[in-house]
Amino acid sequence: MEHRIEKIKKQLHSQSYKLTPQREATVRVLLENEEDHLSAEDVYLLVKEKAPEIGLATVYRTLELLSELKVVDKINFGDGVSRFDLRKEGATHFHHHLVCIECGSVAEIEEDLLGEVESQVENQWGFEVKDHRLTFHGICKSCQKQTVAATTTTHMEQ
Amino acid sequence: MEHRIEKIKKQLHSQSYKLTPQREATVRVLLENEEDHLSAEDVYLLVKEKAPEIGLATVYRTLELLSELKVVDKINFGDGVSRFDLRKEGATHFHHHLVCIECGSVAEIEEDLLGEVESQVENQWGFEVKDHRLTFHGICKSCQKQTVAATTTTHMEQ
DNA sequence: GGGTTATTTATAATTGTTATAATTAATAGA
DNA sequence: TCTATTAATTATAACAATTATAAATAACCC
Ligand SMILES: [Mn+2]
Ligand SMILES: [Mn+2]
Ligand SMILES: [Zn+2]
Ligand SMILES: [Zn+2]
Repeated sequence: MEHRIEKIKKQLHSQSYKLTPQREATVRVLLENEEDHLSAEDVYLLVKEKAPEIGLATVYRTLELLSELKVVDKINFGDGVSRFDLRKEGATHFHHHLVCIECGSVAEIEEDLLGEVESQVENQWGFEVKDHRLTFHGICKSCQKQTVAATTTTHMEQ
Repeated sequence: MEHRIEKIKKQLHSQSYKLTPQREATVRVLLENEEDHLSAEDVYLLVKEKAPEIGLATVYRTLELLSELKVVDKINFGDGVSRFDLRKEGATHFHHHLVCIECGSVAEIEEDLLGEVESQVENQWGFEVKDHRLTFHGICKSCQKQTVAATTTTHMEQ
């Protein structure tokens, strides 16, 4: 944890930004909830617990800054809000997501998987790929089980 | 064109929705601007040209309805607005996008490309893939040329 | 036709996000 | 250390995209 804070601090300093207490509190919230996909409002409420005097605008500006520095990625799952996702430690690419259309759960894939596809895009379309966003929509493992269970039961009606 | 309208009309009827004049005008605008990625506001202004009495809320509701029927896909490129993208004629999957970080252009890839990756996801993660969203961010062909041209010129400084 | 339901319009309300002005904190030089 | 300058934050207003509401209109069914 401290190690990753330190790293982010250096990234800020390298662009002559400071890690202010408010920014640090925000980063800590992101680290403590790394598996989640928090909206700006979510982050704001969590930061407020440890630094009640923080303003919403500061959270927005901090998240924007962290996006520019590629510390976090801003993503959108189709509900009306932007969500903020920390880059994994040492990751060279943005990770992928599995969104369940039954239960709404969001799982992550850290493996790249797109090497082949990206060189194909570079060769056939002449597009120089710098980054990607990949989301699969479908049925998660546990929702699949539930469907099977429901269909094998005789009490399907209602 | 008429052929595709007819097809969409049937899709609506199959769920007992009607193709009202307002809905038809909206669909026509989408068909006439298939290569673009229009926001709801964009669509509204274009529909207004051929049916000036239409209301903004109707456009929003129509786009929402078409999304549910999978006639259009609602996408988000990170600016604050949702954009609406017609499914290509006969397409079984949502097409991919190449977004240029220099000039902002958006190109499309209709080829699937993800067959391998998706079976890997199904096998290794046990996730049943129903749909996908894939966007590459990078430098488009013409912006690459410009960069090369600029660096080979001796007058680089402004 | 008369009653019912679906759809649209006009408009108000809501929500996520950004801009503004005043205040506070950090920084650097005298 | 005092002072001037700049960076960052707070509180709040403004904005823009989207959704909800109520009244009007159109389509449908008996
Ligand atoms: Mn994630
Ligand atoms: Mn497209
Ligand atoms: Zn699920
Ligand atoms: Zn370009």
